[in-house]
Parts: sequence; C-alpha cells; structure tokens
Amino acid sequence: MADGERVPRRGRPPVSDEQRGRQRLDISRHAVRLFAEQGVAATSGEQIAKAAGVSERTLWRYFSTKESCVEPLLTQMIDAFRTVLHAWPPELGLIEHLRTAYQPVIDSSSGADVEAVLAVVRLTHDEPALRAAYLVLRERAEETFTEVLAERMGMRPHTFDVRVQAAVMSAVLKAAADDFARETAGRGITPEALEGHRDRLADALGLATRGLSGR
Amino acid sequence: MADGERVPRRGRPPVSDEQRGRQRLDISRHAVRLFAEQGVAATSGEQIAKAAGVSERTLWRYFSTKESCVEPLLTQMIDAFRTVLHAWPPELGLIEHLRTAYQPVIDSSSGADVEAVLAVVRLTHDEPALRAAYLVLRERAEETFTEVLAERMGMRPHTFDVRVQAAVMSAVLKAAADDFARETAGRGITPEALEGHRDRLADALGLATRGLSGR
DNA sequence: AGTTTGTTGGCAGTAACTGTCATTAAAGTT
DNA sequence: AACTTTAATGACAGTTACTGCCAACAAACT
Repeated sequence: MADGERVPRRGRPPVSDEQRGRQRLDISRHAVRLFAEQGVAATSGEQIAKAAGVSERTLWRYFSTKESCVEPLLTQMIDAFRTVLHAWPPELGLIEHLRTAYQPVIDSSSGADVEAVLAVVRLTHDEPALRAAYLVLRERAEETFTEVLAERMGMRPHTFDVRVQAAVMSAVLKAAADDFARETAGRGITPEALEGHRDRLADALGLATRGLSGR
Repeated sequence: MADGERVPRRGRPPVSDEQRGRQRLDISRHAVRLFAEQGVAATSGEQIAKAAGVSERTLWRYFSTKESCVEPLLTQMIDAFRTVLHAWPPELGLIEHLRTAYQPVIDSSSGADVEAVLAVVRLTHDEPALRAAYLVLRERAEETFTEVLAERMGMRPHTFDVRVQAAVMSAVLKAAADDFARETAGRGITPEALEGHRDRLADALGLATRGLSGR
C-alpha cells in the first residue's frame, strides 16, 4: 500500500519541503518588514521580490497574493502553540499546562520574529486585505486545533462539538493576541506584558474549555 | 452639541441610505447568482455590472472588491439573527428563546435569498478569495454581537470576556451554517432540515453560552 | 432659466497576478 | 567529461481587478 520504494530518480530533484519552507520564511520576513515600514498598499510585489533577492515571477510562485507573504511568519507561532497543545497531558488542566509549557513558545522563535508577528497583527486593523489574509490563516490554524482536540476528546475531527471547541480556542487566542499586540504597541515586549499575556490566555482558555478536562 | 439643525440645503441631495442599501442588495443578488452559475473566478466585474444594469465604474463605487458583492445578502441574514438575539428576554434561557424566536428569521427574507446565502456558503469552500471575504464579514458580524452581549452581560463591549463570548457565538453560528449548507446541497431546503438546523443551533449556543444566563 | 450639489459613466492608467518559454541547476547515465 | 533528464528560475507578454479624472447628467433651490 505505502509505496516507500526508493526508486533511483533521474534529473534534478525537487527542492525539499524544508528548503522551500526556509525560502518562504525568508521572503516572509522581508515582506513583513516592508509592510510595517510603508504599509501594505504601498508595498509592491516587485519590492518584496527585490528585497528577498528573487525574481517577481518566483515570488508569485511561492505566494499566491502579496498579503499571504505574512503566512510563514504567523504559521511559525501557531505551530508552536499547537505543539504545546499537543503535549497537553491528559490528567492536567489546560490552565496549569499552559502556564508551564507556553513559556518556550516565545523563546523558541527569535525575538525579532515575535515583534514582526505583532506588527502584522497591528497592521491587520488598518489594512483590510491583510485582515482578510489573517483571518484565512487563523481558520486554517483552527483546523489543526480540531485534529488535536478530536484526539483528546476521543471524537472524530469533523464532529460538531469538536469543531465548535476548536473555534472557541481559536477565538480566545485571537482576542488575546490582539490585546497583546495593542499593549506592546509603543514600547517593545516587556517580560511583564509577556507574563500577563500568558496568564490571561491560560485563564480564558481554561474557562472557555472547562467542559473538556477535569470538569 | 448635536447639530440637529435642518439647514436648507442646496443642490441635489445625496441618495438615502435605504436606497443605497436597496441598490447594493440588488447588485448582490445578481452577483451571487453569477457566482453560483459559473464560479467566482470566471465572473468578471463587467458581467456583474451589466447584469445589475449599472456601469462597471459605479459597481466599484458600491463595492471595493468583486467578492464583497456578496455582503448585502449575507448581512441580511446576520442582521435577522442579531435582531432575534436583541429580543432575548433576560429571564429566558437562550435555547428556549431561539427555539421560539428563530423561526421568523427564515420567513422574513424570501426563500430565494436564503438559498442564495447557502450557495455562497458552499462556494466559500472552493474559492479562496470568497472565503476571505466571508470571514471578514463574519468578523464584522461578531462585533455587533459584542454590543448586544455587552448590554446583556452588563459589561462594556471591549471587555475581554464579552469579546470571547461573542466569538464563541459567532463560531457556533458559522459551524451550524456550514453544516446546514452541506445538508441542503443537492435537495433544496426541506422543513425537516430547517428544523434540525434550528435545534442544533439552539442546543450548541445554549451549551456554549451556559455561563451567561441561569447558569 | 440658472446655480449648486451629488451621482453616474467613460476612458486611461496602475498593479497584481498568470501563461509561456528559454535558460540554468542538479542530479544520473554512458 | 559529455549527455540526458527533470526541476527551478527568470524574462516577457497578457489579462483583469480596480483607481483617478473629468465630462455629462440629475435633482434640488433661487
């Protein structure tokens, strides 16, 4: 069934997914920097391509719209959270787990990336097209939450309850991220703001999902 | 402070908001029909404009993107729900209220509009650009829920808890709408499907917001 | 009729993409 | 090393969603 054969291929091999991912992430960083500096509308695909050192044509091969250039950076964060969620031990409450495990989420990625992500979140409030891309991204993230939650709840992912629960989690994350981005607007990311964010997130998630564990 | 003066104006008066709304709704119906018939990507702004009997230039004055042409139709539904939500008596549980009051939501608008809305919901699963517009719309709807909920909860709209609660409500609505659209895909809207939809919506909303009333 | 204010339509222009194809890169084969 | 094969890239033309601009028209009041 699974065709794991290592047939000797001919010709140039396709780039690995990791390499492609790195390339996309690199472009993403340049794009977000430009977006933050001069706004999304004022930034052209040509500029992004030039900054990233690729032709405009390949830029469009990597990203379908210029707004979606922010995707890799944001996905990085979401993946980190999903990893934490996946490591949630069955016997522990979500609140306690997040308080202890959510710390590395911030450390693992470089501080600059976190700042960039927050910058994007702020930008989405003014640039409609970016807001749309942002919401699409969050929805895709929600689907991955669904899988994790389904496993934990012992249900199949497409179940109504599971989907709603994932949506709740996603909504809490979004609200918390919005607040965090707003608080850290002028000043940078202070450890206190970070702690406050984590606590509020843990509280709200624990509250919203209190039907899940322990109960 | 409030300048309620009825200063005698000169020149042609601006079109009333109601008239503008009607115009937008009319265009919306044509656009959705075309989208459903031939897909969003294959439908051009020129086609929509011609179908609605306006120039392409005015079409772009009424809608910023061709995807946002679906807005008035969808907003109609959301407004109906918000009205029901607003009429929610303090002493009643949300489940009971919805079971009795959600009926008119469907009746008030013409059946064709409801079908059109469901068609849009189905389309959003295949057409990314439409999905983005759809999510933006739902988020805007969420904000109006926030206001209603804030009033009921005796809190200010921007409070974290209120926002999360509104997001939960919005998420449930979305999941229910998705299911309803999928069920009514081949066949039309049967009374049974409608009833099932209303009941599931009431149940899930009652469950998800059980922290709100009565406990 | 004339003036004022607002809406509409036409037309040119911009920029975000897409299709196509020649060129280059990285592998294996002889 | 030359040759073949497969895949990525870049250059260029083309399409289309939208924007700016201005002339034409519509609806009010004088």
